[in-house]
Amino acid sequence: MSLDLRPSEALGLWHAATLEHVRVIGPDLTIRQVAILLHIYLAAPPHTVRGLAALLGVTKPVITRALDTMGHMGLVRRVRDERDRRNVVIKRTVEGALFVEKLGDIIILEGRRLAAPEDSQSS
Amino acid sequence: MSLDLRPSEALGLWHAATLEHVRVIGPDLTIRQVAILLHIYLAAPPHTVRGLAALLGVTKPVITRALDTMGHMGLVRRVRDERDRRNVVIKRTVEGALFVEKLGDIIILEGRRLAAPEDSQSS
DNA sequence: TCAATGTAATACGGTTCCGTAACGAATGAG
DNA sequence: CTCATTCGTTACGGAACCGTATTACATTGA
Repeated sequence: MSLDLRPSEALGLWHAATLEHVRVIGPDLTIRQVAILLHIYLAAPPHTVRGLAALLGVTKPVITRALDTMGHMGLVRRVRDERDRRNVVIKRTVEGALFVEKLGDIIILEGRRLAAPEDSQSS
Repeated sequence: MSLDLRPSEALGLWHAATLEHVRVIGPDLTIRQVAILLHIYLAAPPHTVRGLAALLGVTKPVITRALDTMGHMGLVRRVRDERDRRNVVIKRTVEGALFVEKLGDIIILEGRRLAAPEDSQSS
């Protein structure tokens, strides 16, 4: 499962899907938040603040703030680790899973639509 | 030129490339700014504030601010339209073209790397 | 000439994010 | 028990973004 994209395909896909993302989802998520959200939903748990900060190369408050925002949107959930109560484990939610699925649909749809670059107004 | 992605491919690519984007480029660009930038560099000119606002479904001040920020980074350039001096035409820059190219490289590289999800630390 | 329209920019109050620094809570070694 | 370490959060000042409303300028047409 390896994708061999040509430059026009890679950028064309990014172009179309990002536009659609802005139109459908709006400005609520930053690039960092998207990266964090996808990692939580696609990589194997457990996920901690410290681990996510190291993964993205950012400071811990960045993760804390992103979890605040996305938690408020219902996309993720914080649970205190009972084995080591200093840790917080980030859990998935049904709403977050639906969100990620929707994002995947946008990417797939825009990938299929790549042949017609001028038809980006429908739906 | 149409891409038929499976859900795991679409989200896996988004996951890897977004993570790498955050790591390499940092927090300077919002999703809206990325969408605007890619449209300027991939869609046929001319590009105007009004046109971009309609394309993304946002108000014109959003575009004005994004052009301020990206212009300050050297990624785009504003030129007054001499035929109708109410209009501003957004022009590409060498620095912006290099930036878009770099983003394309990230996407292509992460697409090729999709088979090994645990090896996202090199380069 | 002068009013009406169109375009982009600016002003405003509010919210969020940024990085650095400081902070409490929990753990574990001595 | 004491104290250094680790973890996540909060505080702070500064910057950017948000949407709405307003402004300045150019163009159009009566």
